[in-house]
Amino acid sequence: MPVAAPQHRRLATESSLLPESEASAARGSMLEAALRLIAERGYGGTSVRDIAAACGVQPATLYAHFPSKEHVLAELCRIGHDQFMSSLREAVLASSGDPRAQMRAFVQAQVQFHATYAMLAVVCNSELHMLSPELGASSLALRRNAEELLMSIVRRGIEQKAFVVEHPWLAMAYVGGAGLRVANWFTPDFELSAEQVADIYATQALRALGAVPETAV
Amino acid sequence: MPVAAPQHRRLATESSLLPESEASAARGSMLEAALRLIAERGYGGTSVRDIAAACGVQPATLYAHFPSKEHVLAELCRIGHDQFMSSLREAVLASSGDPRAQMRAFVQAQVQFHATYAMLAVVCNSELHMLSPELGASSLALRRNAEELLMSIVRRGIEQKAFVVEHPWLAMAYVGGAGLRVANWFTPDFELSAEQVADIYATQALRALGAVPETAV
Amino acid sequence: MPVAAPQHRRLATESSLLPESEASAARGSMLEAALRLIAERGYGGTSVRDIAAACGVQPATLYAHFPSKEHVLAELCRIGHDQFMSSLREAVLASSGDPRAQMRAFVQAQVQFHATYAMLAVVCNSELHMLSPELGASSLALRRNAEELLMSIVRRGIEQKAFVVEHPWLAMAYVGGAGLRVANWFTPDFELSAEQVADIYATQALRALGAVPETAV
Amino acid sequence: MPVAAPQHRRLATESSLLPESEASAARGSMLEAALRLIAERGYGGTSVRDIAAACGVQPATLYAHFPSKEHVLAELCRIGHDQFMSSLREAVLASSGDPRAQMRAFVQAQVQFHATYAMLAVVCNSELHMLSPELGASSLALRRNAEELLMSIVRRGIEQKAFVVEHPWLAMAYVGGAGLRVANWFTPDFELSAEQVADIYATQALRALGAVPETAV
DNA sequence: CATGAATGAGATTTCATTCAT
DNA sequence: AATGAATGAAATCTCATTCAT
Repeated sequence: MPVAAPQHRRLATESSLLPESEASAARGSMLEAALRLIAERGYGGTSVRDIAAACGVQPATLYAHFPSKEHVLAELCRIGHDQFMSSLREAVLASSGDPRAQMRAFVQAQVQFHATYAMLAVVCNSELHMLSPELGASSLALRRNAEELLMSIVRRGIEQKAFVVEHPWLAMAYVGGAGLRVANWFTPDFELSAEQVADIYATQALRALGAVPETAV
Repeated sequence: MPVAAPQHRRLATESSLLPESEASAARGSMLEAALRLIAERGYGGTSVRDIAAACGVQPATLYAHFPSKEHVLAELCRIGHDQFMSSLREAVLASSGDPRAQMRAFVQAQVQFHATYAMLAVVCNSELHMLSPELGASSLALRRNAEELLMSIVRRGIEQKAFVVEHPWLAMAYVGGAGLRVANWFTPDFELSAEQVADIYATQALRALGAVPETAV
Repeated sequence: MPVAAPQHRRLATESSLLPESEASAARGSMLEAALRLIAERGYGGTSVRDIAAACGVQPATLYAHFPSKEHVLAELCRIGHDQFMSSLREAVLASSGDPRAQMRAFVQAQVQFHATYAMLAVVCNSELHMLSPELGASSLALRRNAEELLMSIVRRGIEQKAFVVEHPWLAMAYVGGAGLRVANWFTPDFELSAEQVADIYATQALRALGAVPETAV
Repeated sequence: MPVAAPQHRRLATESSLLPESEASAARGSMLEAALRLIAERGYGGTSVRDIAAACGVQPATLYAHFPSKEHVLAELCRIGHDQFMSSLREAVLASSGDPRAQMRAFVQAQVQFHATYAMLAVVCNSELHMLSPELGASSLALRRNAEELLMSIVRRGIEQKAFVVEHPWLAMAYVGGAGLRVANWFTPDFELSAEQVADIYATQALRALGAVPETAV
């Protein structure tokens, strides 16, 4: 059995991977340090001093790159949600028009993101609500977007009799919720790769939705 | 469709329900105030002054009832995990020996708990890791216990060919993770009752596990 | 010649007298320390640390008595303007209805206040504008009140042909402005007492207003 | 009646006029920005960043033109006092030897300066004491000079029986103090011009000094 | 049981200034 | 002449906690 049993930490990975690094080196290293610390200790439990110390600079130096501590978190959330959405978009667009295929693509993309960028995903999922409405708005909008996309796939699947569910919204919440948690336990050391986990999760999701698996999905 | 779309708050309910009130009135009101505030703003975002103010007492008064702020959170976690475990135990014990029935009982109990005590569940799920190892140990043990119970049911189901899954641990993680998220969106105002949601979630879980539904579960 | 020549300090006195001390001892000593420091170095040049150190307490202790540094200044301004206004009111009410007598009473009261509470007057005159509109509003209202009182006396004096001035508002500004400056140079060590200075200033004011001095004022 | 009632701002004008511009354009615009900001918010309330931002440059750029923030204020004070002194000198020299004429000339020059360069005058009057003794010394010397000049005129007037005052120094303080305040309320929009105000103030000053007005002054 | 006052540590943020470029 | 990045010090204020009453 993998080492994913409940632990004191709220995530298992040590990898503070960040996508797209168009930013300056200093900015990037600050974001990475903040990511690691906030993922581990939470936004409130991470001080500007901690982040600065992890970068080897003075606290004041952070303020040359970010207007406030809150903006650092906001930037992490923005990066995370951007990456998540573009993964989803790409995956769903690349799939056929069949709701089963779309659902498989969605879940695979979701799980792969939450496994690959586990630390970032934990921060996005657990700390977004710490942002003021203004700073959190754009990330929240993307998140709502993703949910609506999933909901649409569920609804189309029901209409086309591909899915048999009791309550469409609950079906969506079920599938979405299960994928979210992957970030909390996945590690690069896990016995399966992110793709393998994503595959299995997609299969489980389709089954949960009452999809007939053998019809060429 | 319910208003459970992603919001700025990290939970939807307003009900700060707490089980078992063997405690004094003062202690109880402090725990309830702390529960509400910590659920909303997080442990780090909630100050002793906030909690005291919400009870209409001075900060110093809290220390007549709890040795420290951390002990308040620990007590909330203890209460939550106790209630969760006793619900699970009762449900599984009351069910037949069939893994499908046990799984249904488990998921129903899990979902009912996360819906009924949504605020408490959010605190238990999101803030447990803020406790020092000593104070968090007992709650963590209960949590591990619950996971092992679920894992056993999955394993027995596989052995008895009741479930057909690709990877037992991932199956357990899938079912467990989906139920956990209920706390973040359930409200007493939701169009379905906690029982109804629990029923549907159980059905979805069994499907995800590849259980043959027609064998009277 | 007195030691009132321009100095580096912006006021000459060392006496940090404060009227009415209905407050607690701790609060009073904090106000007095703040008065002395703010008078000397200005609001911006005085830190909370400075004030706390002058009282022999920790900076945090100040916040048990005042919500913010700004509130300390606001309280000083309130005390000063209250005392000023009640002095003016009492003096003018005690005088006869003759505008000359009223003017003499006004100027005497104004000068006596600015001499007796020189430090407080300097703070009220020089730092009131550092307050946010909300916190400064009440003091500003009293100040406007005093100005309107002086203006009324000038106007009545003109109507009754007691004063002969070129421009009523400029006459008011002249008399009021001259009295204000007393706070910047008066010391208890000055060769004349506050009453004597007040008397002479009143005489000079009446002359500036073109009042015929010999008509029983 | 003019809108010169006590306001939240400590000066009424918006005109940040500066005399003599032998300096470079960059230097001049920095001085003007500093003048406006320091007049409004005080020296302590104005940061180097504020001044730089108001000029559209980086803070570091200021240090190519001034050795320190304090030197900026010192330069403003120097400019102000220079202009003030040369106005006074010119005015008094141009007047006849009669103390009344000299007094009228002095007050007119003083008031005209405080009206025309109101913003600069407020800074000179209110912020000079923020300078270190070394940097403030020259301005302070000029200020003392002006006071001694006024004192001399008063004394000569008394000796020549042109003025009848109770106390020479108080007479000087009275006249000087009244003129000083003009900077706090004068605006180019005022219903009278600076010259007109200066005329009226001179008349009021002479009356305050007990000067016999009919002897052709 | 409750409190008002105090505290030492530490929070976020701003400051004037420097320096290599 | 101007800048972007950095800094050490210090700003205001909040923190959890203690203690005599």
